[in-house]
Amino acid sequence: MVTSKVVKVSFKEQMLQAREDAIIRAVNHLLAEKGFDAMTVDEVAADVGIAKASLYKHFPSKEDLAAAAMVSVMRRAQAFLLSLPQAAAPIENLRATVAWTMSLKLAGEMPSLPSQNSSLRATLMGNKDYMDGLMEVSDRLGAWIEAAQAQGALNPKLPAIAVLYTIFARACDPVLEFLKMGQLHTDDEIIELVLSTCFDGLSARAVA
Amino acid sequence: MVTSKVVKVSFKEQMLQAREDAIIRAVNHLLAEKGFDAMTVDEVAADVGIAKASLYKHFPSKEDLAAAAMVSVMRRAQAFLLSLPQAAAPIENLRATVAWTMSLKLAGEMPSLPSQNSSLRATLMGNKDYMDGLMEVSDRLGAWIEAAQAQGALNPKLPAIAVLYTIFARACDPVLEFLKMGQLHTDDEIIELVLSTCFDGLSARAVA
DNA sequence: GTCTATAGGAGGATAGAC
DNA sequence: GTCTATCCTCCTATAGAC
Repeated sequence: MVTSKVVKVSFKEQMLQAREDAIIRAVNHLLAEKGFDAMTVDEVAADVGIAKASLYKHFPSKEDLAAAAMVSVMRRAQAFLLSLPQAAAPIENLRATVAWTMSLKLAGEMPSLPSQNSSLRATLMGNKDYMDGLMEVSDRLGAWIEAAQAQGALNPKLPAIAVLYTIFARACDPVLEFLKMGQLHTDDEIIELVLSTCFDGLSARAVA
Repeated sequence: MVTSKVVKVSFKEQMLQAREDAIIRAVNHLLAEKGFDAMTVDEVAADVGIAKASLYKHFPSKEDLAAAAMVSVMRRAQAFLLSLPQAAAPIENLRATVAWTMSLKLAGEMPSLPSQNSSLRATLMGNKDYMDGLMEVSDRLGAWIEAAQAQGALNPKLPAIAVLYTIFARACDPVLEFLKMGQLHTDDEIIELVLSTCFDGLSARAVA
């Protein structure tokens, strides 16, 4: 009796979780494809295959849908950072992180949010899961940045925060989409190219 | 009689032109501040001080308003490019162009458009003035890029088109706004910083 | 060409039955 | 929690008088 009840509840919760995962996946793709403003809640509902009103039982607003997608991406980022060899050179882990970010974007799985929308900003900043994830990711990258600067691998004259912003900005770099549209390069080539301009710059470098 | 009529028409046209200039200025600021989606035609009309219906006598749609703003910016860019010393080193002119672009953005005069909006894209691509301006700017920058690569000032391994995109992308680089929000740097310092990461990269450079 | 007033429609959010 | 049906606000665009 007790066991049966426990199993039932667990099953229900699994179904609920699975549905919310499906919702977040759909939101993620739509945000990556069209951006927050162009994405409609009707589309999300249609993609998931449920009624719009049902969506609102899971998430109280469109902003919260986007926030859930961002939390999901942040979790994936945290998992990726943990998968990197902690003993490796910090600069290599930073490069790997940027490459991972860009591959996510090229795969159409990087949600793009307008940085100006205030109600969205408020929802994001009020979301503890998101803020916690953002902080942890920032701290980990920040540590690598400072270590790489101390080792002389990263330019020590740059403020660490500027480096961090520059790395984050690769997640919404329009150069990626433009190069992809041109169809002259594979995704891997595009990543290599932008990775090069990001870390080595546009100017020629003296031969090592 | 004839003279009087000519003068009258010219005056009328001047007033018309002045009003359209005022409209474009308002659109420019609003686009820079809030972006295309968040900008409403009512706001534009209120800023200019005319009725919304009057706006639509000048421009047939919201998309055309944005296009007019882009044409205006493109003209300013062309004028700036022409003002540069044609005899200077190409790489210096490219750096100056990037700096000018970023200063425009920091001054709140760089309209930001969503790259995904299809109806807006269609309007822009159907606007001859805009496309002509874009082509001329691209050609001029492209020539400098190839010259700089031939001189060994720019990394010759990078496709010129990728360099061009990277330069254009500074017009919508979120790193600028983030650094500005941080209030730790003046606008000039921010420009110097991002100029450095753009051309010299994040990695340390060998001492010259 | 300027205005007031309004059409027309998209889209976020909810009511209420089941 | 899921559905259908609907509300309601906001915004683009236009009608029609002057």
